[in-house]
Amino acid sequence: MSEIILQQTRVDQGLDYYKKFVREYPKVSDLARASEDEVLKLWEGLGYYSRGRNLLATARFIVDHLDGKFPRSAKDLRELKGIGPYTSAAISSIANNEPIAAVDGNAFRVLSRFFDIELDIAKQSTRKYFEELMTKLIEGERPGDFNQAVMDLGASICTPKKYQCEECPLESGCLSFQKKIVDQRPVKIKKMKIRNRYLNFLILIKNEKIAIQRRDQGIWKGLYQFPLIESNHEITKFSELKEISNLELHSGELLTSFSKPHKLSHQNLFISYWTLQSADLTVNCDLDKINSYSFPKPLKDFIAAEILKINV
DNA sequence: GATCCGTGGTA
DNA sequence: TTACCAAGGAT
Repeated sequence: MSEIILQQTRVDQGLDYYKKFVREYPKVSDLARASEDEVLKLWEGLGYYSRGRNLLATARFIVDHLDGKFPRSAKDLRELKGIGPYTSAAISSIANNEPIAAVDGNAFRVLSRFFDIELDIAKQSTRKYFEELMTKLIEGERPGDFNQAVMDLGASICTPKKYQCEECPLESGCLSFQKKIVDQRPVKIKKMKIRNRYLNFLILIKNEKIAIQRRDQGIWKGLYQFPLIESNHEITKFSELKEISNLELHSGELLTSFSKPHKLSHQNLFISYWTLQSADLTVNCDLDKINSYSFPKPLKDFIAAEILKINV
């Protein structure tokens, strides 16, 4: 129960839930009889609710198909819903004295620092290396204590930030400490997360002139662009654009609209261009000077063709 | 292998 | 404000 609750969850956050669950369901058969609504109600606020559903499903499976007896080995535990490489090893080493390493986030951090391992722990393939390394380190008859000791060290002293090497019992043997690169371990290549943005540019035409504005922030700061309305989703209808904008677009007659996605390394742009006639906005740029301005590339690609269409 | 799932704490 | 992260697992 505790190993399931403590997946990706701190002890102080999960402790009360653990107490509730063992009080409500002292035996696996008690849990197996509970309804899913009941279990999820108890789980409420803890997050990762599939854990609660898998917990119940596994309790029922153990009662219905395993005669109420838990598997002993990590290999067999691994087959149960909600129990993966870490949890199976943790349970088996603690409850069954199986000499197998429970590699969690703490183990990655502690071992990568102690042995100065440069492997990227964000890669799934790295797990195997750490599992084999740490399993070799298990000696004696208390593999569960060894695993928990590594986790405790990582949770209390060898923490991600503000680690306290001077308090660490392993300081003298720690390669990262000797090299003064503790802050660089573990190596975790963070994948750039790509943001979606929805940009609606207004091409406002009035008396052979076109409205532009200058960006004052962001990656295009200082460059010129068409008046922009950014939305949190893709706008496909002009009426919707008028609704979400504070601008007085009602006086503008829609001539054409055009959409083109544009991929940057760090964001996907969904760009729509809306060409309006007789718009009631400040017009400050001669149409024939438009190419002399520094527009963002996604705009540049489009401007020439659009202007041609306007002139036609 | 990449992505999603949740809430709470921290720098 | 924001990113990062915490005793991971399923898809």
